[in-house]
Amino acid sequence: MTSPSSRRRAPRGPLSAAATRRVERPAPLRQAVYEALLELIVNRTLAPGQHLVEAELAAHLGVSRQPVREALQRLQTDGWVDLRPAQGAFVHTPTEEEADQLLAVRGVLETYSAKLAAEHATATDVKHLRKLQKAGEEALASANVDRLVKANADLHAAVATIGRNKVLSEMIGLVDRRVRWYYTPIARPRSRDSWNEHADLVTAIADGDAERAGEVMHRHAEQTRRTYHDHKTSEETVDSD
Amino acid sequence: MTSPSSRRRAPRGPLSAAATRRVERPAPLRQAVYEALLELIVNRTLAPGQHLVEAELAAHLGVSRQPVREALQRLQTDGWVDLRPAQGAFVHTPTEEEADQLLAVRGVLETYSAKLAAEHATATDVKHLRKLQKAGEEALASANVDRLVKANADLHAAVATIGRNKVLSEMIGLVDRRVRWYYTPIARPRSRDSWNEHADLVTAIADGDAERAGEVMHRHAEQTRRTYHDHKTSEETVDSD
DNA sequence: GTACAGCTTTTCGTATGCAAAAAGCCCTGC
DNA sequence: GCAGGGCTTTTTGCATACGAAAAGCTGTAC
Repeated sequence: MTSPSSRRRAPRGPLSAAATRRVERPAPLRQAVYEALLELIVNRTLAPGQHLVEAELAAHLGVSRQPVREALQRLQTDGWVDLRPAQGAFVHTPTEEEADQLLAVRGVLETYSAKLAAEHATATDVKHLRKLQKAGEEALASANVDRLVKANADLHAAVATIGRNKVLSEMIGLVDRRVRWYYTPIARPRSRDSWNEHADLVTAIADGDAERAGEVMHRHAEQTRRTYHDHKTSEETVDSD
Repeated sequence: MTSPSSRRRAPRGPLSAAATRRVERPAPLRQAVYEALLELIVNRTLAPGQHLVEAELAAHLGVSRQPVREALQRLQTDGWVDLRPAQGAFVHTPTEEEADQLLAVRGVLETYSAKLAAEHATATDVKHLRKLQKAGEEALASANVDRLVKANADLHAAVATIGRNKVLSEMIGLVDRRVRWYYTPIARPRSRDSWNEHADLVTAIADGDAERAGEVMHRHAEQTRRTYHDHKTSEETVDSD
């Protein structure tokens, strides 16, 4: 099963690479597996509904079943896989209903996040936001979808961070990533409109206007939700976030 | 170490009992461990900051280290323990800051939950809420703290359920339980005021008035937060929820 | 030709074993 | 008397082993 070539941990890289990581982390191998599997799920290498066999994944990743199991369990609690009792892990298949519920929750959380950001933003924070906004505009101009998606995520994450509520930030991170997963395959970035709204948001935060920042984010979220529903009925490729 | 008496799963009961459980769960032992540990943490048998040694827990619960490990990992992702890289699990020690952030998030989520409940509540739902309200009043009269805490949790959970958003319900469940954990040791149920507010909430939901339900819940949450801060400064035993 | 029963295969769930890292302790040197 | 270094002990992290349950398949009976 597991290839005998990969015994123990894998310090395969050159020494320089090893040195850079030496100060970082001792050895959370299960987390590496978690991230690897999450990446495979998000980029659809592992399709929704697919049965994930522990031994296969272990062999593919060059580790034993144990870290794989632990990663799968965490993936379950984060909503990426379903762990059927005596049958193993299956990549979660999102339903329309669940996607809508997630979008709704995300909207609520992000609206609050925007308010907090407006209340707490420093000059440095605003500077950072404007930089991210600019990066988004550039990605928009380059028509690079991946860059656009990343710029979008970065901006929202930055707003959450500025809000200074770690609990909230983590939740938004989880919800956001799942929403994007459900949403990406059927969607092309809403682009222009979306980044205009982002600009309004940044301005409101820069002004310290919590009420307005909340409103802008709420509308932004509702717009996304509407776009999603429009797609649902028309089955065409539509905008995202 | 592990007592040899408890080998394998336990279909010890008579066939009738086995039949009733057969449809329920096959054998999620790790979940039983999760719940057992969570109970021990919540009721302070395992104190915040305490080092949890896998082997000890395993011996105490009569299982091997494996299910204990898996339970600990899930406890970490749910915020109950901190898993220091090569050092094991420690019961999470809540900080003032974190408690406040949790209270804030809970307020936002529950406010939205109340709105949804008002929009979706059926006559049966309202009936159920009134029953829980009544149970709360009775617990209040009996001055039984445990019953009061449970009645409170039940009512909030029921509101979340009525909202028909499972994602939201689960989140509220997690956040709520943690808030109560932080909160309970220093607090006695706020009782009278709290249940008056609950009554207003139920009425608003019964009227299908989402706006008002949201406002009431928001005030309810803010009141809790204020009470918490009052305690923080005065260090006296104060109200809860 | 189809349905059911029994067997085989696959895969999970749990237990155990082993090596490495961290913590604690003791001993030595100054 | 105190600080530092090395050894021992403890505990985690990963790997492997084994038993049980579920799924799938095959053969037989009707």
